[in-house]
Amino acid sequence: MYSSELIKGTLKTIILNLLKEGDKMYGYEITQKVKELTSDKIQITEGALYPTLHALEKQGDVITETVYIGKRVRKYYILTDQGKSTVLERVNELADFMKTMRFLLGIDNPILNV
Amino acid sequence: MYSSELIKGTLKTIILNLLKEGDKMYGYEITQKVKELTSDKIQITEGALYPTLHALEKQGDVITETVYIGKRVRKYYILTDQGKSTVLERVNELADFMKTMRFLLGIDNPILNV
DNA sequence: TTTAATACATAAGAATATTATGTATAAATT
DNA sequence: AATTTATACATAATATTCTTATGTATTAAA
Repeated sequence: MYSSELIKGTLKTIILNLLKEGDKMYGYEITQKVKELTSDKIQITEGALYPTLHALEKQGDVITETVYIGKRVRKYYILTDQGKSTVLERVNELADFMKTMRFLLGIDNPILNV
Repeated sequence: MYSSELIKGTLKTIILNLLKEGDKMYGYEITQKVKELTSDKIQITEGALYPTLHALEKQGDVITETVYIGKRVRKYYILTDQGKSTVLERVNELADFMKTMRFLLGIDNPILNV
């Protein structure tokens, strides 16, 4: 687990990128997928997840689709066209930022210790 | 310039790392050095800088040394032994986090586009 | 002489997370 | 059969960390 400060500011990017990769996803599924892909290193809490999803919907990057699994509700999130371009921007910006940070902190190129 | 969310959580690491690299530094000097090293991509604002420096002092990672240049005050920050081990932890954690993020977001190894 | 650069500091406000709490269904364990 | 865990949503109180604004003051440059 990483100290919480690090994750700050990357949550929207993580969520949008997951929606780009696969199909529609629902909130709980997103938390589990991130947990799995990062070997439990990043665990998105519900208090962070849902407000972020609502914000993404409000700003037009995703639309929702509510489905009932038996009696239980499930809310799928789907990337809009606007969302697709937002992902590209966000991921590129983060990649650039990480490159800058590696230089600034003198972190060796990761090819050496993958 | 990066969107402000990204820098969040990395400021302490940046400052501590600069103090590790060189000698003692003062606040304004730190902002200028970061600005220069990142080609203006990261500009630390004063409202973020000074409270962070005070926090680092409070938690024992740095000590200060006040010097007068003519009539103008200058406050130098020096890494303590505790601070030296904090830097190592922080930088390692950030390096690990960035590796995880590259994997999670499918960002190619930067050796390909340095 | 006025503006820009240097150099510190704090306060109000915004953004984004954590922790806690709440509701409810479905599956697994005791 | 009863209890716990997992699934699935949501919001409120709080904490952290930043931006933006404001304040003070000296020194250098236009």
